[in-house]
Amino acid sequence: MPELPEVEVIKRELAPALAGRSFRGVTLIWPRTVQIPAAEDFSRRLIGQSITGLDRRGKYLIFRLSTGEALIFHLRMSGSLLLKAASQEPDPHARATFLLDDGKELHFCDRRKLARIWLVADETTVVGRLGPEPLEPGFTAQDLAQQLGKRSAPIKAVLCDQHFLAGVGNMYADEALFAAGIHPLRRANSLCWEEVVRLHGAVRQVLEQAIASWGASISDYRRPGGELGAAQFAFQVAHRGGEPCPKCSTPIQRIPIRGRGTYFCPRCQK
DNA sequence: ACCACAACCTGGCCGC
DNA sequence: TGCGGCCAGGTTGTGG
Repeated sequence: MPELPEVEVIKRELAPALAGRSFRGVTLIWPRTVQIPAAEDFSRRLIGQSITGLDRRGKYLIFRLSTGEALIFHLRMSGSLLLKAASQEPDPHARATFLLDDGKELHFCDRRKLARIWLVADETTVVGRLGPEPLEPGFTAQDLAQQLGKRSAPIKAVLCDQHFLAGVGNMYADEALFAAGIHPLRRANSLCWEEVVRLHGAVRQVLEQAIASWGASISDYRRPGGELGAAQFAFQVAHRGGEPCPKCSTPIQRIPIRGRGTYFCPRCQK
């Protein structure tokens, strides 16, 4: 499932191929994948525009366009962006294809039809309410401690709240809490300063390490060339229910928190 | 302001 | 082997 590291890898790998390219054609195979604007306006407004650069905000991938508009993608659970040679057959889950002026084609694929695309003049209408970027230097342990103090929900749920912190999802929340030795059901405002410092460092370290491993291919995630990521091999607890904890060999537990599968070591995480 | 839960979706998996 | 139903989980919308 694409979270911050996966979207960052996609951005880094697509940027050199897409910068300066323009859109020659758009095919909406499943039009509802476009959230804004209406399908007929989408193609008309996009064709002819060139891409000035790529950016990421949380789990959103932002294409900056020559008119100042932004083409924004969210991959949700099962989305991918594949860069193909010209006239390659789209796979059965392709929801939209974008023909570029160099003959290459970008395929927006999404098995579960939850992923979305926006074309907007003002990107803040889409990404404006997101919390801070965890890898930005401005995200400090002091800020984290202050914000956590306002929240009584389980720390796992708060870490996954995109309005609280942008880009951390189910997998990396579990990994960060294990690295920090914090039980996922702890109330956010119950963490002491030392625990917040450990968590702050753990979130960054887990995300950086996953980016360096090209993201985690737990289910549908693919890099733009179709390759898998390798970050899942470094997972300590995420999606490892029943396996021995890498630190103490206690079996990893799986419990639901807010309806999301949560993996943790009941001995190492207090 | 914060918390909880349903809805959106498909395909893999389970039990019978 | 087949089939019905459950489950995965990010986000939005609704209601408390």
